[in-house]
Amino acid sequence: MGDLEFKSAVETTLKVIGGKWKPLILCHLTEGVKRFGELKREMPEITQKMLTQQLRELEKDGIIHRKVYTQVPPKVEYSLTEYGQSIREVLDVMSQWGRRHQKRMREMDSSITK
Amino acid sequence: MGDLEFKSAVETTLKVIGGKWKPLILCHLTEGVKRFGELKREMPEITQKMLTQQLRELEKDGIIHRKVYTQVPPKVEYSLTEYGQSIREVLDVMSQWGRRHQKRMREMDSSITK
DNA sequence: CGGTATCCTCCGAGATACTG
DNA sequence: CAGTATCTCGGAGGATACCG
Repeated sequence: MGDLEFKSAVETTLKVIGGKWKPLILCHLTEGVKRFGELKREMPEITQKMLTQQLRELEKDGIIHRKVYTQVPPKVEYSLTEYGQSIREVLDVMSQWGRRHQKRMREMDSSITK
Repeated sequence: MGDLEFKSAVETTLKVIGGKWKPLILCHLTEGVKRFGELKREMPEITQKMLTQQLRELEKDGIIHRKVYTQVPPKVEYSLTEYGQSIREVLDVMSQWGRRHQKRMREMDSSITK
């Protein structure tokens, strides 16, 4: 486990799905195909610039697909690629551990309060 | 999967083990108990300040244990707590996905070069 | 509607020096 | 040996305005 490959692989994963917005965006896209405005509405705190930027990076990494409808007004749909579906299990494990950790933190807080 | 809890749990995990240095530190500590200087030597690029800072945060989150030997010269040992052992599986999944992604990226590169 | 293009802010992280 | 204490800076991320 301590080998170099292991460590660099972990860092690769964090480069692709880490950061402030990507995990959230990916969670939303696991629900299905979404339009740009739809994603924006579901994440009110993200700026248009950041949403565009992060989506472009995920697209470059092959995780998501960007489908442009050439029409007026424009319509753009985002979805996980078949390959992109594979991060689901990573998100799942991270979510499970996070839930456990949240619970633990709450318990520690209340034991101090007592 | 798309529920609020799921998303916040993923973010919680990234807050605890994400960032530039924590995954690396944790990988090293999965190998066993390490002294401060030992970790520093194994990660030459990290500054003393960042190493200390990140270790403190991991300690606060209950992931690692800090054992101080009151002696001169000082000796401090770091190790995963029993609870901390549980991030192993998270790191494992992330590493597996990362390895897969690295391979995929290499293949895409070479298909362009051709 | 789904973006660019600029400009700006803030803080994560590095460099360096000092210390119990 | 294992740290603090400052100072500094780049770049991630935000605010705002404009565009096809």
